[in-house]
Amino acid sequence: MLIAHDPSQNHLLAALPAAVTAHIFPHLEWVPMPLGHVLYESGVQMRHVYFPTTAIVSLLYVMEDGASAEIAIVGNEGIVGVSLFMGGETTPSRAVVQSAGYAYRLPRQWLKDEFSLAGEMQVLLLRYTQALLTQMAQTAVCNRHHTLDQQFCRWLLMSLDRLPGNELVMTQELIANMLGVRREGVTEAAGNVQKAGLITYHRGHIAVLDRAGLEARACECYTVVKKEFDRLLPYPVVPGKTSDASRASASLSAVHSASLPFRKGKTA
Amino acid sequence: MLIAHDPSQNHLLAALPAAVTAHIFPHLEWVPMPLGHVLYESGVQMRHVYFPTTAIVSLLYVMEDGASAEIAIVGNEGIVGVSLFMGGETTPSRAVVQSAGYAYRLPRQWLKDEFSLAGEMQVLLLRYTQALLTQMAQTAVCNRHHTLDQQFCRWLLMSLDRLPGNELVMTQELIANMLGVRREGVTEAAGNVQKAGLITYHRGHIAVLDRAGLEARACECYTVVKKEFDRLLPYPVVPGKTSDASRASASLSAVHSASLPFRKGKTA
DNA sequence: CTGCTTATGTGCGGTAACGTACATAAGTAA
DNA sequence: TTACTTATGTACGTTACCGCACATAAGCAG
Repeated sequence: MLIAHDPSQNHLLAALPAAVTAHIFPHLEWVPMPLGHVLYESGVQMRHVYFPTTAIVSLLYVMEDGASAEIAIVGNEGIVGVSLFMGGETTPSRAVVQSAGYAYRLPRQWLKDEFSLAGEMQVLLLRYTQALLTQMAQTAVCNRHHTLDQQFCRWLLMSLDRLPGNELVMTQELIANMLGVRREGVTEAAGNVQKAGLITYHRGHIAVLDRAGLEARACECYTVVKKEFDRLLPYPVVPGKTSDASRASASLSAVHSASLPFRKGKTA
Repeated sequence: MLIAHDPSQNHLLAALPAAVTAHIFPHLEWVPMPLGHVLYESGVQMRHVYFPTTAIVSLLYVMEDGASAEIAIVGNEGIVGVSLFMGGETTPSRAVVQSAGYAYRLPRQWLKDEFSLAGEMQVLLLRYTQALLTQMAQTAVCNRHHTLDQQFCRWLLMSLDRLPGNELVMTQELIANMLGVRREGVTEAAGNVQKAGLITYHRGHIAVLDRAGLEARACECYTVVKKEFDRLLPYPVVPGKTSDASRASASLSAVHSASLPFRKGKTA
């Protein structure tokens, strides 16, 4: 069986200029990312960084008592393993495949060498890292102030933005682990959202029926993070790219009515 | 009135090699940081980055309804304004002085120029940013899983680590705003901790009596973040540096009981 | 002293999420 | 079919925190 794949399905890779891709692409390895696969463990150095294309990866912290909480989510817009170029080599968190798919991976040293050239790659990775900072910050805010219903909707939307279709393969048990809540809580939230006609849930398969409705039900955290990602990483609509990539582009940047340059006029 | 001050009271500045300090230090400006002063507002570009020495700055997100939540805290170990060198120029958060004191500030362009040399300054700032990532991630975890009592202790310890003495000037109202909880909740938590004999609270003045006790009462989040900061930013005990710097070193790694060269007293 | 502001303490009903236990239903293997 | 596992739904007492309303106390200005 043949699966069409292309590094430019990942937005960071797609945004690299030709001079950089010539260095990098030959060393990319296309790898399957099965559900639950642990890319790295707290405190352990990775051998590769991962650029997801169709997979989604959760960064989560696992507490001493085994409870966990998701701190960020990485899909085709990003890279797993920022600590390699940030200089720390490891982090206290774990990276787990939350939605099965594929990724391109690059050996550690190739990334670090390219990063240290202080060229386009460095600029991109740093901007992505700032977006990641925003996502983590907003996760903290959301955990503090918003209801499980709202967080469930936010989580659904963030996952959806990183997937091609409108269906999500994910049990309530797994969602509960990500959000750091009880499975029963997710059952209730999902039930509410389903009653509202926004999704259908069927044994691990969530189909989104009304995306706008979900956004209305989610808290502001979703929009804040999304706008910041769009601002920091405007996905280039390159004519020469594959149609698959440009389709993914549409799903990322045109989800809201219009993503304007986002300039603040007021506040002297 | 004379107040002893030196850029190397800030650990990042202290860690720079002489070649860099020669460029940078002449452009540093020593500025007072009064309580409540807003260093930057959500979405607005800053003119300077700040290296706190005796002040503590809170990064917090303010929601549409006015509620807020702290996402990180920056003191003499760090820098306020990472978005300038990360490339985004702004962030969706606000930076407010949480504990009055002083900082050195550097005009935006000087920092960016030095950063783009890809030298020691860049290495340091990136490692600090990774530490900041960890702090934000852990804030998210803590907000999800831990009680207000635990979070209050964590917050106290983090603030204490960034101050010279064992006293904190801070009303319960302000702490509540930082933590994103009710003022009454802080009253109760503070009351519990005081009953346990770990602190005394007196109209905006908290004196820590039993630091080890606070650590025992706090959640693992405090330790995780602290260890990560120490790992990523081992405060250098450089023989060639001023004695002030090496003494400040003691304040980071042997926080407990260390007495500093200058008492803060009243800044009036 | 009085009067005022600010900071802290307290009480109480409401609620979102928790922990636990169990029930039902959908898929899977024999 | 039956047996079994997995996924989801439901119920109920408990808890931490919220929102609100006040009470007290400490500092300050006159």
